[in-house]
Amino acid sequence: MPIQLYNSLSRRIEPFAPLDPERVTMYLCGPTVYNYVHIGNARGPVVFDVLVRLLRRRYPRVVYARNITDVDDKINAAALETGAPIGEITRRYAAVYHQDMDALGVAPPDVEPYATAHIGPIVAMIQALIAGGHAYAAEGHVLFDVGSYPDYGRLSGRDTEELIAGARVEVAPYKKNPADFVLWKPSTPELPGWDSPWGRGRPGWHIECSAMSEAHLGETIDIHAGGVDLLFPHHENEIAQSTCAHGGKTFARWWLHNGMLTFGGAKMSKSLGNIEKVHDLLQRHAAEALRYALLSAHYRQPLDWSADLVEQCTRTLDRLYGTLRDLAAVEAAPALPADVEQALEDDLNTPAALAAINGYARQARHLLAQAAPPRGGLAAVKSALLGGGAALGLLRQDPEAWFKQAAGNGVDAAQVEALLEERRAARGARDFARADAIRAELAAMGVVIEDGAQGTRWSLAKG
RNA sequence: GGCCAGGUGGCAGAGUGGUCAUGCAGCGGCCUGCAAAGCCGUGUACGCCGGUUCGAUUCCGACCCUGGCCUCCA
Repeated sequence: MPIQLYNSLSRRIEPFAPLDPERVTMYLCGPTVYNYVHIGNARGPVVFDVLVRLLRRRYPRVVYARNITDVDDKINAAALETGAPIGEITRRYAAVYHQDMDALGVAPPDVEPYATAHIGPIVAMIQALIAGGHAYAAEGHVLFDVGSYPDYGRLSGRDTEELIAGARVEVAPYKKNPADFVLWKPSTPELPGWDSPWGRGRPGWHIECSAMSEAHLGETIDIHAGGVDLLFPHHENEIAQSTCAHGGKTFARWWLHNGMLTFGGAKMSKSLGNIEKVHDLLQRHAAEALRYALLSAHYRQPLDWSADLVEQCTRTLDRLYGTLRDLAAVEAAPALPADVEQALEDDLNTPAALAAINGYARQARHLLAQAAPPRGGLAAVKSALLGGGAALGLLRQDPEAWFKQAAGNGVDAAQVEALLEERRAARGARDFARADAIRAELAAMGVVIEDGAQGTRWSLAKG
């Protein structure tokens, strides 16, 4: 089955086929590094990580780029506010971003271009746009001339006339059209800037993605992804710039947009302040539960973030890892089941994929409940569990590690073992009062115990 | 106001013109010294009103409500 993907450009699901079957190209708009990212910012990287994994299974070569925006007025503002040099801020938060993504199980992209390392290509692209009559310099700025590109507004379903007439933003006097946007702007001496044909300045926001995409992936790419809030104006502008700079060539063949995370009834956003930083969530929750939560809804749907959601996902993972723990003695190599793959092929239907994975866990427990579980059957379901999990970037740790982890809990394993040994002795002597007292003591430490035929095992309660 | 998405059982969340999503929670049972875990069983779900149809949660129309974009934003 070909992979089916919803293309924002056509507003329908289309069978995916790369331009070059030997080399799939994909670009995801990355973060502006001036602060910690929140969990909403992580949704795209996580869901498109699942897509990249799928593409890599199907095509011999996938080149996946995810940029770092390290020149931006918000960064400048953060530098001014904190007194830290700009380079220090961008370095620090790029590093934090890498840590957060790594914790969420997001594989690094093949290419991670930095905007400041691509000033040359950016200037070159702006020059090409001016030469082609699609951009003009005015008062130290260079602006894209929206009127020069008839298809402007196609992606976002906007009418250029209306955009021009209904512009809410204050219109700079040097603009030909209110909808024209900045490609290059002048920098005062204290701001980061580079010499250019238009004086010392810095790039506008949209141009960097166009330039870096071209530099690393070529003029036409297969997939361009990002949050749906970037659809307009960011992606609309990217299309205009790239298409006009490349003589009308298609910029991106598939446009994929993930839905927003809401939190407390509104879109999670820094400006509203209703955010949950990944960095903070990792202090309170298992990283894998966060990833599971992000994959628990279809990527194009809105997802309402809540503590309860993470809680539910943690319980579900307890069950899945509990099953894997019971299968520890069974030898099995991961094998991706067809139903999981089919769910993912169907426009990345991760909830359906998770349902299928949970189905394998149910089968496994059903078998385990039998008096003499068939070895072959157990091996098959374990393979499916591990293979399906891997496709989603889940279930990749040792079950014991899952149960023994608890964010911020400094439990001494030796002490736990000592108490369990004491309790075992008490139970042997049928001193159940003492045994229960020890259990209560452990519970107070955040340790949950289970008595089984093979002895007592323990895990850390998760918040 | 314009343009997009949605409204599914206590909660989360897929999907479909006519038997089952799935997970979490609940309830009953089995097991257990007691728990926990697990197993078995368990729920008149599809915003409202019309229409099409033998039959609609699924298709069409109206209405109500919610979220997103239109400005920085994943």
